[in-house]
Amino acid sequence: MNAMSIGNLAKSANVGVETVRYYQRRGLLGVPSRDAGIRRYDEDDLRRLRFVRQAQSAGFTLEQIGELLALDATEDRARAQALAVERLGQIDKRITELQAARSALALLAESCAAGNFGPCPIIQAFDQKRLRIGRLNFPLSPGRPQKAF
Amino acid sequence: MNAMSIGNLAKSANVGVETVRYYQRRGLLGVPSRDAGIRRYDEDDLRRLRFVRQAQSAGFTLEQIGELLALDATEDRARAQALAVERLGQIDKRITELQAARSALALLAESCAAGNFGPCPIIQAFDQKRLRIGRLNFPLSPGRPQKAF
DNA sequence: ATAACTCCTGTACCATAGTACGGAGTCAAG
DNA sequence: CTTGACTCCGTACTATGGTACAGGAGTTAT
Repeated sequence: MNAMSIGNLAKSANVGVETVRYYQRRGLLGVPSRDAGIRRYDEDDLRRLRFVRQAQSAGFTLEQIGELLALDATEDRARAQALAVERLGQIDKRITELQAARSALALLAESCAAGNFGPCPIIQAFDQKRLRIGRLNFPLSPGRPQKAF
Repeated sequence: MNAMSIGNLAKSANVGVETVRYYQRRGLLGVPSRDAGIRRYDEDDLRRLRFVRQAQSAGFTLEQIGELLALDATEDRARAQALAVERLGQIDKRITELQAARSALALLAESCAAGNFGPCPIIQAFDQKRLRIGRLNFPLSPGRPQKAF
């Protein structure tokens, strides 16, 4: 099950071949062995690649992911923990933000439902003092947008 | 309280002046009136600008936000609702993803805590079949990373 | 009236994370 | 032994959302 080509590796991790080469250039994947000029990857490479994608989904940049990978080899627990904790805080902030956005959009969708009366108040969708629909009242905590998705 | 300069508008919405001008160029803000060459903005412009930022935090791109703004003027409830609902689904997906990342990182932070034994398994942090810490067992639902924050 | 702000226009540049492309070499099947 | 799929390399281009000048003009405070 080892010695994959770049194409198979990419497929296994659900990324493009070019992406793998890109990560290689960025030093995220390490130089693979070659078989007649062809890169050969093993399960460890795949794990590493999957880690990169998961870490991205956790909001780490590729640069930070590089640091994490470097750290994985060392004994610097403190640094690793610090990175995790810092990101944790940002994730919580972002989740809160998304939940607020979620409420606002849910309400907007409701008030835009076909067959409704009154306006479909898009611009007001995120107002703190909210549109009241029926007996509902949703005060939302905004929080400046730092980065979108 | 009306007739702000670009600088005041920017400050009120917590964005840079250049950002306001950029949104203008992108057609997100409409051409403001001028007073001796100086752009003058009112409360409506501010609301609009704030809407743009909130919508960004909900994950809309500036292009989509342009559509929303255009829609706000029309009666096309169906389209507005569709956009809201579509985004809602993506937000939910993303929240789930972030919650998974959160669990993984929390566990990582815990296992990297100074004074712990054993490794601080960064690369394994997101594995489905998880590291067991004490009596804990966290199976995580990954979900491909679509876009980071 | 001099400095310190703010504003104007336009163009250029930045980071992030890829994606595309040309031109060549390699490999397995028919 | 050719065809098609896959690989190689390097460079260039893309999208998104801004940010940074440069060069000039009007305003305000001391």
